Amino acid sequence: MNAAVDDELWSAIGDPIRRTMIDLLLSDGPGTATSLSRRLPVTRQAVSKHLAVLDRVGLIHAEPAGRERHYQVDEAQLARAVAQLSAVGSTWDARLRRIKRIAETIELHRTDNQGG
Amino acid sequence: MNAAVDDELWSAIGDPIRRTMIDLLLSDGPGTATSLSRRLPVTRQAVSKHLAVLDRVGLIHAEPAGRERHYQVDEAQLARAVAQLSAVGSTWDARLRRIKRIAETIELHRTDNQGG
DNA sequence: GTTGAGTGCAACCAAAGGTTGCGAAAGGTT
DNA sequence: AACCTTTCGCAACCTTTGGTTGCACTCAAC
Repeated sequence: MNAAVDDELWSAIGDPIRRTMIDLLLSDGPGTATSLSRRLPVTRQAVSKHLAVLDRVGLIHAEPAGRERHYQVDEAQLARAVAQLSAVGSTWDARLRRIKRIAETIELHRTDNQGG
Repeated sequence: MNAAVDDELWSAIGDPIRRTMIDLLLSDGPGTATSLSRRLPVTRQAVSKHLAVLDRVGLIHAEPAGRERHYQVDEAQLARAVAQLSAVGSTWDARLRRIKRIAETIELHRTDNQGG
């Protein structure tokens, strides 16, 4: 629907670090910048920036807990992102199928007309 | 299988301009840097750089034709990329379902124990 | 109150995406 | 053949983004 929002979602999940972060938050439950950075090949500050990006597009949200900030995945928004992925995937898939069908048709006509 | 290749495929299709380029090549057939740049909000040089990126990961390949270079989608490689998309999508989808199920179970126990 | 873990902010660096400018090669025109 | 147009590739430059280090602040625990 909204192309700008779509692009933001894409660029958010397009980064391998951010995809891993979402994976970690999903598999291990809520976490902080520090806890995530311990399981990633980048510093806490880099993780913090990525968390800000994911937060900005609504894929995660923070919950202050004392001196810590617990981040967790926003399920609805992630479900929307997954829908985007499968939408693009099926679009390309459909076009690949159509191209293949056309190619086969051409091939068929060629052998048909030229007799082999 | 190969994480590095996966990340390269992802970062290739993560860029909105490159996704649009693939869309155009699929819908309109082979094209040149110049023809694509006419349908995109960036200059030919920018398109050329994106084409080089897509070429490097094997999503497209060029065919010299006189003074032009015709680019077209590599169907097998794009099919592989589509598979990556759906793989990540279904992984997240499965985890979201599991989280939802756990949440419902907890909720059920809570009302069960506290009686409302 | 001091110490330690977690956070945020600022400065600095490198890579990526984008632009302009220019020169070279291929094709069409006269 | 000479000329003009189109397309391309290369180089220089700018801006944004991902990453780092360094420092100051807060909250919890001792």
